[in-house]
Amino acid sequence: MTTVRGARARARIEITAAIKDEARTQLAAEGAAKLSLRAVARELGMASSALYRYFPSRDDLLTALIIDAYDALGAEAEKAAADTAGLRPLDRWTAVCRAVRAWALAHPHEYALIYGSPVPGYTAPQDTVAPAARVGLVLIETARRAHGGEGIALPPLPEALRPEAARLAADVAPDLPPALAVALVVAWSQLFGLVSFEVFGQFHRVVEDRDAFFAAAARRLGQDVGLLPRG
Amino acid sequence: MTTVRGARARARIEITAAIKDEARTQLAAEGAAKLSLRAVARELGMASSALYRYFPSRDDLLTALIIDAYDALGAEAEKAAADTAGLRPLDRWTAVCRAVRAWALAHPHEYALIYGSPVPGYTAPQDTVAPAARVGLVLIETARRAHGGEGIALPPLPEALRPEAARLAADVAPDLPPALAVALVVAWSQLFGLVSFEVFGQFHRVVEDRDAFFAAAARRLGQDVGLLPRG
DNA sequence: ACGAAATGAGAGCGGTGCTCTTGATTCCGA
DNA sequence: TCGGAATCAAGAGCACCGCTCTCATTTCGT
Repeated sequence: MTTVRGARARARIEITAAIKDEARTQLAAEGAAKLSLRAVARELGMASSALYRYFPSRDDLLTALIIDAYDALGAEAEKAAADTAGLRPLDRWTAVCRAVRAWALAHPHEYALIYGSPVPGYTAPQDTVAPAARVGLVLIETARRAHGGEGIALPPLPEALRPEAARLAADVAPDLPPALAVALVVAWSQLFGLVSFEVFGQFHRVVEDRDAFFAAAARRLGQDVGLLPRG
Repeated sequence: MTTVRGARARARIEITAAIKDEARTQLAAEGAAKLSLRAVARELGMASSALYRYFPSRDDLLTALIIDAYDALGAEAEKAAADTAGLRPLDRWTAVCRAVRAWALAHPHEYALIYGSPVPGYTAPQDTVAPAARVGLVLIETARRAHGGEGIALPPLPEALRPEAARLAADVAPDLPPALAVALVVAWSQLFGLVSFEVFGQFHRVVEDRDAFFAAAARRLGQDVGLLPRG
């Protein structure tokens, strides 16, 4: 359906990619705040006004970068899950967590773009919701596999959370018990709490051996969603 | 020591406060990205150049707002702890967590300023580290009180984390067992993971009954640092 | 009372996002 | 094939930004 019709369409695709590449370079170098359309255009040897043929506004460019960042992080998580397909659930879980952390540390500004303050507008554009869900889906899948065999022991839900838990489970993973669905969402947010604190410098002069710290915390996270240390 | 010497010094204090107030207003309305020194000066009826007599740069103004935000949040946490002095440790813990979340939801842009992407520079100015630690200290204190009576049962630390745990405990709370110190730092980051996901919209169309969800998650967090449901 | 320091206002520099117009190029259907 | 329509690059320009410099005024300490 999106067949390239001619030289013009081909050029458009290439130029769009070149703009995003250059923008990503500037993002990695200076952060989202200092990303400037004029500087991108300058680096690409084109007039700044021409750039608006490809991205209607700076926010649209940033949104494209956000989607790419979500996709890149999601791909890393999926790759980690695939590479550890034969391992025990808890080891797969920690592998996925490690992959998320490694990507975040390698691309701090892109990470900040997606898990820091939402800079463009207050509500995320619709196009970002699907890519944003990829890491969460990997975590769910990892837990689902573990749950396939025998049931996982989780502490009972407090009374007040029962309706929300049922609704949440129906939405994100209908075949999972509500208590597990809740635990997964909690662990999901806590994983990014750990990563964000490290990337954003909150652990400065607090945690030194961050590899060991994260490994232990991620393992605990996995146990909190019912993954057992052995067997 | 910082006695007001005359009308001039008094005016300087008042104007500095007025600038910060107006800046905070714009921050709350539009976010840090759209905070403009010129707009602040315009609103205050002064020349934009005059504003530089009070804050050498935009980043310095933001830094002042960051410190104030840390202090405001820290005060809320301390107040919650003080107001629940007689309650059981786990209830105190959840009260502190609730206070943090409530402040964050009430001041999303200020929260983003301190726990979102670090916008001014890459490393936080020295003046921000003490205010930034206040919430953490409240959490530590809450756990310390609980620990006063009998020892808290915590799962043993993995071998690889022992040295870091010992160092960390010596740094943040010498009288606490290393396992508890680690658990506290983990819970600290996870608390802000929960709050950040809610404030930054990651729970959009995922978690609906966020009050109940957060209450349960915060309670679990307290249990993870060894606070018992009853007793 | 007077010199020094602090303060305010204005002009101006280089940068930004974005719009509008103009002219050239490419596409596509009659 | 050819001519209208769509697309595109470029330049000028607007309003805004952070920040600096200069210069007049005001306040302070001695």
